[in-house]
Amino acid sequence: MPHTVKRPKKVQPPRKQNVKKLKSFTGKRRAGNSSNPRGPTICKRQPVTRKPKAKKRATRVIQGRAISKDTKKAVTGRASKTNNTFNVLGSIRCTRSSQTQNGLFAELAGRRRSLRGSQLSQIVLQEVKSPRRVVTKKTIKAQETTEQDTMKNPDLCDPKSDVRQDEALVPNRGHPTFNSVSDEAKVEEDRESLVLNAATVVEEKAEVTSEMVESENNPGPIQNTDQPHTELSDLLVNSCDSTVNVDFVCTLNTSDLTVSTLSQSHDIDPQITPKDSSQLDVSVVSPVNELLQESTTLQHTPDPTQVVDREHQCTLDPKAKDVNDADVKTKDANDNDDEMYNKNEGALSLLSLSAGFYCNSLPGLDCESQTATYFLNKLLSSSESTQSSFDNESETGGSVLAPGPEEAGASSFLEAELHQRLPQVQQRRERKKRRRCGACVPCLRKINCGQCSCCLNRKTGHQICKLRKCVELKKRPFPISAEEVGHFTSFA
DNA sequence: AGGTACGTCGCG
DNA sequence: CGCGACGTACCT
Ligand SMILES: [Zn+2]
Ligand SMILES: [Zn+2]
Repeated sequence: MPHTVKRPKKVQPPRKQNVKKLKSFTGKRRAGNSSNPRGPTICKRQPVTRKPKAKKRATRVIQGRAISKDTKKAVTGRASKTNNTFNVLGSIRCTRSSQTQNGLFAELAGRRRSLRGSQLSQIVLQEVKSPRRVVTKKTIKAQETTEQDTMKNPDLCDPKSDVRQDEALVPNRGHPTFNSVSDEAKVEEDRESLVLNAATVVEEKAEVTSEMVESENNPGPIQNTDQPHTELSDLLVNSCDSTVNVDFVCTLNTSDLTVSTLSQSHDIDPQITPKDSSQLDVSVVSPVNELLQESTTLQHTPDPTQVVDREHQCTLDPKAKDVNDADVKTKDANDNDDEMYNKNEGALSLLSLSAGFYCNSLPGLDCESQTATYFLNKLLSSSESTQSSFDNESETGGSVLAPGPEEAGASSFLEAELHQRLPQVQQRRERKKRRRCGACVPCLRKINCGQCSCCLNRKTGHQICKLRKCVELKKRPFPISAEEVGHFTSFA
């Protein structure tokens, strides 16, 4: 009876009872994102027009406790047999709908719309039918199914899934990633054996690497023939491998050595074949590694003009900056939506790294102007611009963007533009919704705790479970504070 | 049409 | 700062 427990927490004064009807004509508090014009600080003290608690309770009962509604819909097996108790036990299978809604699908698949009409469900069905997995599917599909499998396959194939899911219902039990201790142990075991297998592969990989270093005219994936660079990038690749070891071992099992060897190249297609919950790590980290390698090679380009050129592209016409951005982005999206997203996903984890790199690689820019342009970028991208402002932000994780593509020369213009935009930004507090990063621990959590205030109050709260709240979204979406704005303005 | 969840507000 | 509420963007 959770709904009786929470009672004393915050009992609203009786004035709130039965005042919902007043809502339309009282100076009810308006959400900032309300499209309706907000009067200037409308009567702060107007009677709160909130739903009566009684109704709230009712909704809470409806809410149930453990899983989201959609998830509940998909409750199968035992749970469905014992009607009325499906919030207690059972293999809770998240429907595609709910998963997608929660971003579980989209986490690795880029824009959600790209999933529409995909063969995903078919793949899943196939895989469900035959535990033997289809390895022939392409990268993205495989990654999608990774997510999918972690949800569905264990459910149908793993007799322990019930236990696992049930464990997951109880918060703070077990590891955040592994929902049950036994499961974790098993996975650990699994992983160890895989590591052993991987060790040999890594050796081979090292051989290949050294070969690549030796062969100067190597037409291989590393495009740059510059010797020092090759060494450097190889070094970095190797350093990446230190992390790859763990994360790719899981893939080795089913996709042979192709992955590890391919990972030397840029256009790796880590054909991840889901195995168990540990795949979560793989699915997340693989793109990251991919990007790591990419970015390292990019970063250590012997000719820094390459970077500058890239920067320059966006700066040629500062006025067209937005258009440029959108252009590039849409092109990318059309071209390779998923890859793009993968990179961005990786960028999420590489943010600090790349940021630091950019700072170092752009000698013409001091840190201050870097941050300035960075913030300006944020401003611009988060302002009202109807086109893809949200994409800009969200696809970079919404937290830290790679510092702006502007050069010092354009700073004055940008400041001017900043001045123009600032009022708008301040006026329009409403911003495009960001999306969960999909990679943090809370994001990886699949099941609502059912006990936090958000879970208990979802109908009115409209908030995701606290334990599932993305850490990126918890951060200030707009790290530019008033004083920072002041700094900017004094900047000009 | 309906669900989920982000952004934002008022309040304590 | 956290909570509760609400508007609404985004998705199926
Ligand atoms: Zn919760
Ligand atoms: Zn997250």
